[in-house]
Formats: sequence, C-alpha cells, structure tokens
Amino acid sequence: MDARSEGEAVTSEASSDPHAEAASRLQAAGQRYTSGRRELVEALAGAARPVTLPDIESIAPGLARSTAYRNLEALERCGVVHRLETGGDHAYFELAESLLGHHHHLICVTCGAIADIELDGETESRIDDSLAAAARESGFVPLHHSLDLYGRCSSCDAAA
Amino acid sequence: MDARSEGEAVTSEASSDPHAEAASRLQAAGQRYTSGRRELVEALAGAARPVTLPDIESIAPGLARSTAYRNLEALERCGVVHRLETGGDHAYFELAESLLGHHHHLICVTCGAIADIELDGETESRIDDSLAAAARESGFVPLHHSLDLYGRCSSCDAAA
DNA sequence: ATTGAAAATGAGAATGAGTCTCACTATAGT
DNA sequence: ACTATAGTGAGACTCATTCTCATTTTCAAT
Repeated sequence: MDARSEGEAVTSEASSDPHAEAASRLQAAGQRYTSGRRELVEALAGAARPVTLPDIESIAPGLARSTAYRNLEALERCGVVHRLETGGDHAYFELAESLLGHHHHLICVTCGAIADIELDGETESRIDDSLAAAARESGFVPLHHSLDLYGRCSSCDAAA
Repeated sequence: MDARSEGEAVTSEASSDPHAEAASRLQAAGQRYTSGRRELVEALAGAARPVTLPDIESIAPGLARSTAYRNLEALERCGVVHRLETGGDHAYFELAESLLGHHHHLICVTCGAIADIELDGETESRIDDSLAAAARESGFVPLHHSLDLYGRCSSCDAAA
C-alpha cells in the first residue's frame, strides 16, 4: 500500500509559470507586478532551495533591502511566497506550495543548508488525518502543516 | 491533572524529575545547577505549553534577562531545553523531548498560541521511515524531526 | 574552615535582522 | 495629460537576543 512514490496526481498542481501566477494573484489584491517583484520571483524560482535575503541580494543585486522585504511580504500575503524560520540568523524564502507543490525540508543542523523533499502520498494523508484528529480535540481549525527533518548534510557529516 | 496518555512503548521515557535530569546533564558538562537554572526548569515544567522569555519573566520574576537567555542556551546544549522558532517576535522554550516525550505542536496563526499534541505511534514510525528514506537519497544523516500544525485556535476562530 | 580557580550573575552596551517613515517616482484608468 | 493610487529607496528605528566585564558564587582541595 505504499510502494508508490512517483509523479502521482498531486492535489495542488503547480502552475507552470510562477510569473503568471504572481501577476494574477497580486492583481486580484489590487497590487502590481513590478519589475522588482518579478526579479524576486525569478530569483526564488531559479534557486532549487529556500534562500535568505543575502542570497537574494547576491542573485539579484540592486534591490533595496526595505523593498525586498516589503515585496516578499506582499508576495507572501498573496500566497506566492512562503517564509520559513529555522532559528538561524535569517529567514528563508521559497515559492509557496501552490507553485512548488507540497513538500518538506531537510535542514542541516551544522551549516543550516536546506533541501526540499517530498513524501509519498499515503504518508501525507496519514499525517493529515492524525493532525486533524488532534486539532479537533483541541478545538483547532487546521490550515496547513510543516514537517522538517533536522540532520547533517553529507559534507558536514564528512567533516565531523 | 495531566491526562495519562496510554503508556505506549515510547522510545524515550521521560524522566520523572526534570531537576535531577538537568542536574546530572549539566554536571556531565562541567556546569552547575544553580538556583537560577532551577527556577527556569521549574517554570518550564510548570507551564503546560512552550513559553516565551516574557512568559518566563512573569512566572519567575527577578532573573536577569541576559542570565535567563544564557541559561536557556546552556540547558539547550545539555538537551534539557528545546527552543522553537515560530516566526513570532519571541522564541518559545519548553523542556526537551527526552523529558517531555516526543510530541508536536498546534500553532495559532492569529495569536501565536502553541499547544502540544501527540500522534499515534504508527503515524510516527511511518513519518520516520519516510523521512529516513528521503534523507538517504540526499546523503543526509537524520537526527530528529519537527511537525507543526498551523491553524486557528478556538478563541481566534470564534473571533473571526 | 580557607582558599583559589572556574563558573555564574547582573547591568547595561552592542548587534543586527527586519520594519517603518517619508519624500519621490511609476503606473493604471479616465 | 491628469490624477489617484501603488511602489521605491535610503536611512532611521525597533527590539529580541547576545556580548562584555566587573563582581559574586560555587566546588574541590587543602
């Protein structure tokens, strides 16, 4: 009942074009898809992993910090960008799950590097069910979950 | 008072006395279990949920902030305390899983309140297996995982 | 008991990620 | 073009957390 991990019918199909998605979502909120915002989305789409603000600055120089943070927040409110806190100095940003698909993270406790992973559908639905049951007991309305694995990446493990 | 969860074969049995545990772990690291540290552990053990530093200050007034943070860090290094980052203003602290048992969190996206939950053992082992498989593919050495459910707590949901 | 080395403390200074302000510029719709 | 609205950049600002350092406490060995 579980040997299935290939490209299955994922519930939230990722739009092929993050830019189109961002533009329409922003517009729906009465906001504009400016070149600065486009650069942000481009930087996030180009990175294979979540990135910090310094990362973004080195990928796309010339964006004022205040503007970058402001736009990241605007994009987050529209559901285009997701921010994750890891306890490190900086927050990490990535495209939201509606664009990237539902996934989780491997986080290196030594160097902080993050990689995306996906779990098989059966495990996911089991998680959802268990969490929903626990939420119900507490009077919680569930919205979404995050599941991160902490460990040592191959290079940090080799160095230890 | 504490709901006796079905005493399943939990891998890490919680020590009945957090203080004894803290004392021995600190000592093993060449550190002392001072009264200030004892107060911290007492505060964490007394709270049924993760707490912020301001919470701690109101529970146990009189501890200097710098000392509180320093000791929380010392206790974290010894595996007595666990810090969790939620993206809110403050970090949350709770006793480590070796004392509290493995559990997860419900986090209210509106007010930030956190509650502890436990999942059934079968779901847990399934999660572990899936994560371990994903980690292996990435050359990651798994250490531990965190699984948090974001949603709206009953009072925030009622207010909306 | 006394002492001395190591560890802990408190008060405040310092750090720095992230946010806010505001004057200015760009855009969309008429 | 005109105007109302949204976005931008530069830097000031906030505030949680960390650092510094002089003083105090603890522990172990005398």
